[in-house]
Amino acid sequence: MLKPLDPILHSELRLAIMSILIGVESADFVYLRKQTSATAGNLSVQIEKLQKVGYIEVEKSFNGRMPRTTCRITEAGRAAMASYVEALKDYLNI
Amino acid sequence: MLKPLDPILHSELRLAIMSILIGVESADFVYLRKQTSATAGNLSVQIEKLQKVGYIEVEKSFNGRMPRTTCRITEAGRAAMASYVEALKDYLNI
DNA sequence: ATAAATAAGTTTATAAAATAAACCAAATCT
DNA sequence: AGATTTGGTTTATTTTATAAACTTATTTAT
Repeated sequence: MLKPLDPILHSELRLAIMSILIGVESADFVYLRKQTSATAGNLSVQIEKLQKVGYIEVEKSFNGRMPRTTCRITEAGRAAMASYVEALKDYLNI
Repeated sequence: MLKPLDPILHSELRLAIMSILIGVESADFVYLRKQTSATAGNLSVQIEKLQKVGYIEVEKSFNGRMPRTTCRITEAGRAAMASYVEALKDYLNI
């Protein structure tokens, strides 16, 4: 029987964000925007959702007076991704 | 760079339907409903969407006077699933 | 020095999707 | 005969994703 898919991760942009963050120490807003080619608004919203459930940590600092948003995946985020991947495999028959 | 994910397939219920149909000759509404535990309304709507894009064929017949909806995957559907799986792999790092 | 364009975001509005609730016709159970 | 269940569809509601508009600061060009 197919398991339910974590609705937070089952979203193209949020999955892309997590996929990028899983491979790096941290990534900032600008980098994520370039890699995903998402609009700033959409990226902002989805980062917030991932943070709210604790899958990523977000650090807002300033570079001079320019804002800088740095994201990194949490242990909970890694675990959620691992379960999501396992669940998806059944759907994809892989 | 991550490829866009087919929005028709990137939906839990539609993916479940396709995942089931890929492994059988055909499946009817009742069977799909049991396997997915979706509501009838939701299942009806999602079957229609998959049919509209040509990923499945739907045959509506009668068993006596009781309606019977039979679904089967098409070649286009198989191809779409294959591409979707390949695209997703990049997101999942597998 | 100042106006115009770009950068880094956030907030609000809109469009699209998923889901649920209501409904219908036929069959079955009491 | 009346109530319940089966196999759906249609319509309404909620949730989600996305885009558009806006803010503050920084460059770039004039």
